[in-house]
Formats: sequence, structure tokens, C-alpha cells
Amino acid sequence: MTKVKSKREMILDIAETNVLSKGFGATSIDEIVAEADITKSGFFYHFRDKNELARALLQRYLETEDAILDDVFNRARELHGDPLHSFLIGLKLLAELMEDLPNGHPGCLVATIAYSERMFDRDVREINRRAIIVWRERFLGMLEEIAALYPPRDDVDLRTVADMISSMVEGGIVLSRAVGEPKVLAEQIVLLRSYIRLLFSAP
Amino acid sequence: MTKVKSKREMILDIAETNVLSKGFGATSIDEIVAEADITKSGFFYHFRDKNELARALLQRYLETEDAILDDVFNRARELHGDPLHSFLIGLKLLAELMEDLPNGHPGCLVATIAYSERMFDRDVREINRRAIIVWRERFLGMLEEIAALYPPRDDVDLRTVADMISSMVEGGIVLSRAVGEPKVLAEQIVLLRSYIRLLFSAP
DNA sequence: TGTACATCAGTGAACGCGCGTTCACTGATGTAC
DNA sequence: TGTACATCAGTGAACGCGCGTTCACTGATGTAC
Repeated sequence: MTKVKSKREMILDIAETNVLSKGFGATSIDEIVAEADITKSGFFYHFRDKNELARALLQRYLETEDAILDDVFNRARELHGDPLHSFLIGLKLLAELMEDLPNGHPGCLVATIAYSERMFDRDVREINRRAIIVWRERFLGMLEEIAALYPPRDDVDLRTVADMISSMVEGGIVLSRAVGEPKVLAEQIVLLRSYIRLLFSAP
Repeated sequence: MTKVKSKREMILDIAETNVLSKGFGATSIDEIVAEADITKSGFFYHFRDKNELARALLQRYLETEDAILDDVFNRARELHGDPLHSFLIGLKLLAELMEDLPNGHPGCLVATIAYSERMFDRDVREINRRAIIVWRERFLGMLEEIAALYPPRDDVDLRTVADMISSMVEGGIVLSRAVGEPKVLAEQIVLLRSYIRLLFSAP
């Protein structure tokens, strides 16, 4: 119950929530420290400046997202040995995960940063770029394994299909937020699953 | 050559460029008026406050986007009478349009607003919500026409498929920006076209 | 076991800058009679 | 055709607040000898 979190972690938790709902620029250090119950100087003990907060925030976020993806697709692989079917199961699990979030997915930090480029230093933008590439390669590996067994029914570039997974998630989050319907994200992932099935299944 | 634009329109042009690249909060009125070559008071002659700028910006943006979509799908319909084929042509035209933008699509204002909700008043957020609904209904109408002729090969909700078009565009923009590869957006639209074709074509 | 020093996790007060907003005023153009 | 007034499209100076950042200092805990 009374799990002791370090103030540093508290700062990151509070900052993440605020940044995802308002953007990075609109999240002031004053607000963060008020919620974390420390003084502003306490903040600067943990982070040299606001950009360092951004870097730490993004790094932590990417690690947890990666862990979630690892978990989902590993579980899917245990449920079915076939690469196509386990991938389809993985997408279903991912959709369920997104559906179960009480107030919808809070939003993606990668998109937040992409949409306010000029606010961040080169370092942060480069980490963000790498994150997309890592996802691209993760899914590309899985798709190549599938395509080796099930020749695609349309002439598509597998790298582009790999990007589609990130793209669908990012797009689904934007729509969910804009329209105020959390379920939209899960629906879009299910639809992506429909495409993968049509693309690789025998007619 | 020397087309006279009103200062008001200049303000909107400059603001749009800046907001799309840096976000709304990070775009100061000082920067805008410096570029527009007026004083700050001149800005407040045209807009009561910054929120009114946001509303005007969004309304103008949505009108031009709507006009583009009208144009693309009307042209497509002239090229082919069949609803499925003209829709596929429309998506191709859309992809080409996105590809031809010199530095990639500048980013979608709807997403910018979705990602910094708390900065805008209820009015602006509601206009944003309506924009997504309008797109949803536009595409749903086209898809129903298609489905009446070509029964879908997978059990999908057409409203969700309609959302997928917006979602793919929003997601493609996020990816393009994050990874710094403008072509990604066009690729994603082409992939969406692949899905539509597989979904409605006879096996 | 006691003392000296180092590190950790902050505090408190102050800084200067940039921001959105206000307000009284102004020169140029348009309209009524 | 001339005068009076109204509207348009701004100007210039000032405002106060909130922001990120700095800096000297501090009490509690850890470590060496």
C-alpha cells in the first residue's frame, strides 16, 4: 500500500500525466512541484533543466512501451506457434489492452514531441526518431517471418506495413482524443488486424 | 504577383505555419506580429484574444481541408463511375497530393489541438470534435455505397472503416514528422488503399 | 565508540525576461447632408 | 463642393503575472579512521 516512490519518480509520474494532457510547454515546473510537494529548487536538484526532464520522461516512456509490446507478442507466441496467427492474437491482445484503459490511452509522448519539435533539443528529437525506427524493425521482423510462409495477396512493401502498426496506434490516439471516444483506438487496432488477415490469408 | 492579402489573412498564414511546427502555446503573438510587420496592438485589433485566433485558424483550416477532399473525390468520381473504383482512385490522388508537398504535410491542426486540449476553450474543442465527425460521415456515405455493390470480405463496421481514413492520415503525419521522412504519409495512404481493395474485391 | 568529513535531498529568496492584455490615441478613408 | 462625423486599421507605451533558472545555504544520513 505505502510503496515508497522516490521524489524523482513522482516528478516523472506527474510530469507525464500533465504533458500528455496539455503538452510539454503548457506544463509548468511550478505545477509539477506543487503536486509532488517539493519546492522548485527541489526539482532542479533532480533535473538540470526542463529539457533533461523531457529526455528522462521520453526514455522511461519508451522503455515501458517496449516492455508492453514484448509482453503482448511473447504471450501471443506462446498461444500459437504459427507466426501469422500469433501476430493476429498479439494485435487482439493489444486492442484489449487499449480498451481496458479506464479513460482511454492517455496519448503518446512520441506524438506530443513530434508536434512540438522546436521546443526540444536535438538529443530528445533523435531519441524520438529512434523509437519509431525500433518499432519499425520489431514489426518488420515479424512480418518477414509471416510473408515467408504466407505470400502477401497484394504487392506491398513490408517495411511500410510495419510502419502501419505505429501509424494506426498514433492515428487512433489522435482520433480518440479529438472525438472524445476512447473506444476508437481499440477499434482501429482491430481493423488493422483485419487487414493483416486479408493480406496474408489464402483467398 | 503583388496579390494584396489583408493583414488579418497574413496573421492567420503566419500563425498556421508556426502553430503546426511548434504548437499553439509555443507560438507567441510577438513572433507573429514581427513576421506580419505590425505591432502587437494591431494583432488585438483583429482578434479579441489568443483563443479567438485559435478558433479562426481552425475554422479556416477545416474549410480548406474539406475543399481539398471534395475536389479529390469529385475528380475521382468523374474518372470512374463505380463507387469502389472511384474511391480507390481518390485515395491514390490523395496520396499523390501528400507526396507532392515539398516538405511533407505540415501537420494537422486537429491533432495539434487534440494534443493540447487544456489550452483551448470548449468552443474550439467542440469545433475540433465536429471536424472528425464530419469526415466520418463523409467517408461512411461513400463506403455504404461501395458495400451495397461489393459485400465486404470481412465482418467490419463501416463506421470504423470510415474513421480509419482519418486515423491513417493523422497517424501518417505523426510518423512522418517523428521520423523525418515525408514520404511515410503517402505510403500509409497507399496501404490504406490496399486494404480497401482487399476488403471489397471479389476473391 | 567517537570524531571529521562527504554526500544526498532538498530549502528559500531572488532574478530577469517574455508573455498576453489594456488603453488612450491617430491618420486615412468613407458617408450624409 | 464643402463640412461634419463615423469607421477602419492600426500605433505606442505600459501593466503585471508566471515562467525557467540561479545560488548560497541546511539538516539528515553515510563512511573512514
